[in-house]
Amino acid sequence: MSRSHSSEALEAAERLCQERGERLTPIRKRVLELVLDWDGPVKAYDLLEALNPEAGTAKPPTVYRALDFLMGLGLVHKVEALNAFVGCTHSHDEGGAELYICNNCGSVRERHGAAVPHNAPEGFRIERSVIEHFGHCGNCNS
Amino acid sequence: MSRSHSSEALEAAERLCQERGERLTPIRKRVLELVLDWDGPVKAYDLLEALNPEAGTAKPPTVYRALDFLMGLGLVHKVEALNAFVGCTHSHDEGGAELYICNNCGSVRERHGAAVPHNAPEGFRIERSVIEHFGHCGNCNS
DNA sequence: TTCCGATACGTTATTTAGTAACACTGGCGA
DNA sequence: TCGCCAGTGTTACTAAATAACGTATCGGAA
Repeated sequence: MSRSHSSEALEAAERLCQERGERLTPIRKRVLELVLDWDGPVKAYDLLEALNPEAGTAKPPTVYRALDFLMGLGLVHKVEALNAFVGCTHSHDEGGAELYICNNCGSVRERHGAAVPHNAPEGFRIERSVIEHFGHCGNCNS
Repeated sequence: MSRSHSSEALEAAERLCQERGERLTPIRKRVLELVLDWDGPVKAYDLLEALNPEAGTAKPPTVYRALDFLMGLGLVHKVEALNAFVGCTHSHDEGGAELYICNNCGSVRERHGAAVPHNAPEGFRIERSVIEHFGHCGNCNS
């Protein structure tokens, strides 16, 4: 898993915030950095720990607020089935990503513009979709 | 939401257990009943509460063990994004259901044999998929 | 019969996740 | 300079899930 998408993605984040009149504060930036550099999905409390040697006194709300903010911008996605978070290096299309998570190495691939499911119940209007596929990635496969 | 799928589904469960040499013990049966009769997805700790006036001393492991067992048989699904559980009245195809959850009334519709996503990364072998759509159902729509 | 192993359940305790509520601060506009 | 407000600090709590170990029950083997 690469560790160097971080800087490009951070710049993209800066730009995005500017566009939207949002502030990428030091804490938010640091959390984004950590998530992007992390090896696979990261738990909130692991972020907290990683944050603490630096920030000293970070507590759960600190990290959850930052994550909420970043998710709002589509810079971070939550892996619901893991209670964990992944950075989004793609252009944030809004409208949920489709995640492919390797059970072996923990790598996460993200796809957008997922195939729209045509078997929704009659009249059901989809507002948000959670699509997470678990298995083995090409590298870990046999 | 109907309250009477329960009995048919329970019989189906009995049969399934027999087939597989599994035991649908009183606790497991009661939990399944509760999940099936519940109005929408149910939280583990709500089950616990519902169980306690009867069973007296049910504790988290009790209900989680029952839920694990029932999920193993495909009789119950977990809604990952809600940390909640729904009963499965359909024939259990194994291989994950696709859930349509109404944000308004809490109703859950389940579809099987979901369209296989064809945009998986090269070489990725899917073992388990979590597919949850949130929105408004036909009844709650406008 | 007694003993054994397996499966389910009871029980205690702990870890992990997430949020509510309120206080403080620093910048920015009126 | 006043007051607002977004962001953060802080305390405390609720919710979700599991670890570890003890107990009971039952069916089969000795």
